[in-house]
Amino acid sequence: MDIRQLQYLVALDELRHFGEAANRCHVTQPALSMRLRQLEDELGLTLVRRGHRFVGFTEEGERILAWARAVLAAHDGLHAEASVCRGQLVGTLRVGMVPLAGFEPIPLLQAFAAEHADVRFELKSLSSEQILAGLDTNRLDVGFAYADGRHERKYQLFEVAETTMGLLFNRHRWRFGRPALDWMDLESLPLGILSKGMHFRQSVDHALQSAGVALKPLVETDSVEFLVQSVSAGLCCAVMPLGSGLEQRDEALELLPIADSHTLAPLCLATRRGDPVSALAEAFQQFVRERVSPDQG
Amino acid sequence: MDIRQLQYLVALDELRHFGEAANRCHVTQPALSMRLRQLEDELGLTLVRRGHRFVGFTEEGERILAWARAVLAAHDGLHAEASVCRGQLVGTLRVGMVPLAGFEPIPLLQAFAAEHADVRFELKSLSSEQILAGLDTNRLDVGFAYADGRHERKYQLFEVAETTMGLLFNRHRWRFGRPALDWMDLESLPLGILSKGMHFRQSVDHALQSAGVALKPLVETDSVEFLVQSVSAGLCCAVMPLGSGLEQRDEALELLPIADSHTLAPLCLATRRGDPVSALAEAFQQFVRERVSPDQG
DNA sequence: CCGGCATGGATATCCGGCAGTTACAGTACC
DNA sequence: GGTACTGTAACTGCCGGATATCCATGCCGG
Repeated sequence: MDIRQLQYLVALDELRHFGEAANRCHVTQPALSMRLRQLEDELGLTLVRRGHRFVGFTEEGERILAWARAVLAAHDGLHAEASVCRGQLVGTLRVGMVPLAGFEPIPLLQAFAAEHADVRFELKSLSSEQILAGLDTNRLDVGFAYADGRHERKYQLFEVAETTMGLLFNRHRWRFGRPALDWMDLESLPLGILSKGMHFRQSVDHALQSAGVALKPLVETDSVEFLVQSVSAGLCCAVMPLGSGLEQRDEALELLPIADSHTLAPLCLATRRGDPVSALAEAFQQFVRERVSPDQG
Repeated sequence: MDIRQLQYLVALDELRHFGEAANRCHVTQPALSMRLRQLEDELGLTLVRRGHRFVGFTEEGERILAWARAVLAAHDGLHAEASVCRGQLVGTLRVGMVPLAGFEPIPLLQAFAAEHADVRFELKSLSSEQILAGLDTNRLDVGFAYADGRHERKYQLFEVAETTMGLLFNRHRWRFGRPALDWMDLESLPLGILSKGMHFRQSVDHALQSAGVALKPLVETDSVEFLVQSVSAGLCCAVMPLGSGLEQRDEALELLPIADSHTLAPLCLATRRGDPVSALAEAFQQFVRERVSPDQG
């Protein structure tokens, strides 16, 4: 069995196409096909459901796939470790982050990239559950996700911020004259909100529910862009996280904190536990620890 | 980079000899030497300190070695998983166990082997610390060790027995007429004990200390064999774990429990946490769970 | 102090196998 | 029938391994 074969397998899983997978692996399609069939022979299993085109993996294929990812993760870790030993950090750091978390990781990535010229990023916008699952299955190296002590057994966590809600509104249409609002204030306002199923919507629902406020949205959209534009136009207000910088998109926008709104689990930088530890993830975590102290993220 | 190269590296670490390592890998010594040098070139590092003979690994070599073990562990896991998919369990289960734990894992291994003809065992007698470290570094798959909630974050634990101490003595020389003894009873008796540094000695010391009993050993030996023979001859008594079957070695031997002696951490079956989970270790753990209920191990 | 021998690893050369390529065939779907 | 996608076939070049040899050190007796 060979590392290459496992790479082929994973590539096929991700692209679901023999030719494309072969491309990504920089080989021709017959080579990939043959090597995969060879792998199946060696293992004595059928991994791929074959039709006139790629159909999917068998049950066994999926299980082998999980191990293949584990092997490749360790393989990548070895190379990253070697890079560190050579005094350089290279490789691709796969970062997952929850959108609208009231915490902007991009500057962190920028600063990290500035110190380590050869590091590349693969940034994915995911829900907390997807991030933690991605860490499990070796699809991510680090993630910014909502997590708490419950998860500490499986993941290394470092709290980077508490999410505090605020109200985003058009300063020309509304004026409150107070530094902070109350959930009750929202009841009389036309609210815009993200569609059900989006992660931040769940956060807002949760916050509203614990505050005992009923929701009567005027606008419901699956696009943050549309929502901000609606607020900007003065059509409605919207609950948004503080610290997201949304209010700077338009001079008409203002973002006031809402009292008692940090009822969510804190936002944490999560990494896999395990020995040995990924050098890249380790370095990034260390970097974040030095840069971020909780409560000021 | 190739799996084989990593196998060579690990073999060299374990045997500390190029020729021997090559033997274990079923290749000739030049092949191993060249492939290792090639690996060093690829990584751009010096892994092995070379002299006229094998000296040791460099600092970087040690770190790479840890990753190599991780890769190989995942690699083995993949093959084990494949075996399971084929409906058979094959491979080598590396088991660590603390000696004199008052729990006999051998029958378990026998029963497991009876159900899975193609499973081999690699059994090592180690201290609890060594076992947990061995799980970390992929040198062991499962282990019977003293552990408690403190370790639950890193290891999957299943309590198989509480270690209860007993007094092993010659029934012809001593007679107590009670079903259980007290720590105080030991103060007037000539005691035999294992040398300092052996794991069970620490357990005994710990138990005696918490019972407030001072220790005046008559016999001190680093051999369990000698100790049992001393007791058998009537020279001394010895604190031993219940359930070890020691009393059956000689009809003159008797083993009486000591009240309040289960002050140790419980003996647990420990396995690595991680995704994916080793099929062999998983099956064994499941097997043990079905066979063993705590308090009757 | 020195020559011979054993040990252990590096080097040189040859060879066979296999991964990958190119070209082509088969098959479902439009 | 054309297109898109995968499997098959023959060829080729690379590379990993074996065998033979060399080199350095350490140990020994004389």
